[in-house]
Amino acid sequence: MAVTIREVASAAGVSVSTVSRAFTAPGQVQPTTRQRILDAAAELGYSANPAARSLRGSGTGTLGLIVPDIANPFFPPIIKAMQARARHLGYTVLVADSDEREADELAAIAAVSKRVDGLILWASTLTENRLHELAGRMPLVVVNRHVPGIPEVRISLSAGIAQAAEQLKAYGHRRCVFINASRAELSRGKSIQESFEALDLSLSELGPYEPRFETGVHAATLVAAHEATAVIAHNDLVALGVLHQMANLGVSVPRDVSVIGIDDTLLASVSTPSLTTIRIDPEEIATRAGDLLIETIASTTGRTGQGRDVAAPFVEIGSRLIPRASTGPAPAH
Amino acid sequence: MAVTIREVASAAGVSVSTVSRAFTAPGQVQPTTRQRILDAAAELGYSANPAARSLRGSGTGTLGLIVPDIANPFFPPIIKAMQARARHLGYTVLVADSDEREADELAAIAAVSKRVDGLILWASTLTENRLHELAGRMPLVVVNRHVPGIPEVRISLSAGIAQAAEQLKAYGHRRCVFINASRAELSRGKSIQESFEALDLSLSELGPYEPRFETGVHAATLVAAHEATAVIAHNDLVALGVLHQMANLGVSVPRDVSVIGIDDTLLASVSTPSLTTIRIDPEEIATRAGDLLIETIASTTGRTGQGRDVAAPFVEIGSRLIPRASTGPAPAH
DNA sequence: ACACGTCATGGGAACGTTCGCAAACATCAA
DNA sequence: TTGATGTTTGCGAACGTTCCCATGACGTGT
Repeated sequence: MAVTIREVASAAGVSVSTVSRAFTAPGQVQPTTRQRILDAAAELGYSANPAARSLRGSGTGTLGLIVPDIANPFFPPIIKAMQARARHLGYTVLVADSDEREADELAAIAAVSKRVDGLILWASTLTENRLHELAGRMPLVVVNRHVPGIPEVRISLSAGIAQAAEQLKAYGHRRCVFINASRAELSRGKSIQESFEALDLSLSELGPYEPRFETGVHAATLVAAHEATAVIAHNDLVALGVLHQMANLGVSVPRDVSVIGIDDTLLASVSTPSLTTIRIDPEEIATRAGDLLIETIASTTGRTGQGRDVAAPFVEIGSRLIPRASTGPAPAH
Repeated sequence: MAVTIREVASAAGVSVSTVSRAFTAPGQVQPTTRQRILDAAAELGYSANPAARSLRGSGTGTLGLIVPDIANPFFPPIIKAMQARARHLGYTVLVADSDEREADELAAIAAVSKRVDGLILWASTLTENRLHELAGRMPLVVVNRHVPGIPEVRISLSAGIAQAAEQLKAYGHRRCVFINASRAELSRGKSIQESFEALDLSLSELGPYEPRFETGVHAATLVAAHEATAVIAHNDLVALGVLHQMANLGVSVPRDVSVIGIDDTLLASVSTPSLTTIRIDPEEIATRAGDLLIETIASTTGRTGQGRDVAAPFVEIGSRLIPRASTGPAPAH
């Protein structure tokens, strides 16, 4: 039904091999011949069948990306950016989500693993052993997870948090609250605690809760009890819950209380008041993670062994404060 | 490197064909033999290579979904739901976005078309001719677009809009404004106009603008000039812009003005005040569109001709009002 | 003029699977 | 017992591509 390489070959008056080379190794075929082939291909509407191509062993041309939750507004911009980057490099991206459950993550991996050349696992719930086993079978990059020997993209919030602490300090805040809603053992709290301590700001930690809007609603009622004038939330969604409840309580943001989110999702820019937040650039993370995976793929296909003994590469992604309308001077007490 | 069907065959002491059948046509192989094969496969960690499988002609087991913008919060829940549905039916979903530009849409289609058994095109920017041509080459379902002869999922806002009009009427509103921010010629406005007229509500249309937050901000300043007490926006994002600007202007929502969005994205449920909006169930639309595509695929592979003359199926998805805090009684004038 | 590398091209096996065909065997009615 | 029928299995071609190897054609240095 579809037009194959053979038809292009006979149309251009060359052999199948030459057509193949015209596409995959342009330098190896004479320019005039190549042009003739390209013309014939265009006329017939030919494009290579990826299934056949990958069967012969040259990879699938697809990257796998498994995120905790596609519907979490943090991820779509990252997915979008990675798609764009990948397309630019001749790859397609296959996305799936794990719902932060090991069983679902395994199912997702099973569904995509045979169709991709490599996998990016975001905040994987898998054990180290399983991850190592998987990394032995295919190129792997982990994000938001540290496993010795596996290439990694690390997101560092410290720069953004330091800027947030600085801003609050400059605005005269003394007592702050952090709403911890992280599921992972490695909470964002530690880094925050350090930054605030360094500036002599008192920080109480609430939680851990689930990372939901209602968490913010609930936590907002506790802020007054801590005599805090600033709140930093686990993410934008939780921060919006705080904003919501503050409005209900008649507490003005930012006049009475300042609120800071994390992630700079769409939510932050369209809330009322708009939300000061800590941004992690989705394009940067998509680009770096994608490139790292492609690199890993290249190095795996190159040598026979995967060189497990050499140090696995890692890249660190920074963050920065996006000041908006939810932070301001501390109220005079 | 990976374990193939041949190894499973020799491990189970049967031929390659029998292993193949054990997976694809369980009824055709004797239960005891089948069990032996399954055990061997499990032990060896075998799973079929999709590339080889699709090469022989039995489809790729993948569905393509092309949406205008992955980062638009309306789509992620739909994508997620479709993934879940597809996985349940043994399919994988490959998502790409068109950025609402024809060139990008064509690029996206080119990138995925060879990897999928069929395509769902959301709000396609392609001409009817191109769509027909594409539909001749592969199973196709369009959403939010009407093309005679092509299977279609239609989203009907009329039920939700009628409910919205009812609510506003009951609350005593008389003059309303609709913010049109649709790019397509077929705006949501016509349906709205009709519903409001039917209830004797005056409706002024603003725009058309771009569907952005700033559009809402801008349009909010025009509402007073129309002496309107209720605003219905093209989508939640625009409605949030209205909410934002109303707060800036010192206009209270819903005391002075009621605001209604469309789509029921995450934005609507977490705004302050929470946004009354018209919901289109993402799961329903994902399920119906996915099922329709699979049906189309099945009917195409079945007969040789695609039966273009028979009426293309279409399914209609309803909508309903989700009342929240942004609507309330009209102010006494 | 000769051997020799270089370059462009063609031939054909191989990738892992499915599927049409036929063989082997069992079952059953006449 | 025999032929017909049905069930289970095996054989081998085919899917569309890549890539190793072979084959000429063409300089180039001796």
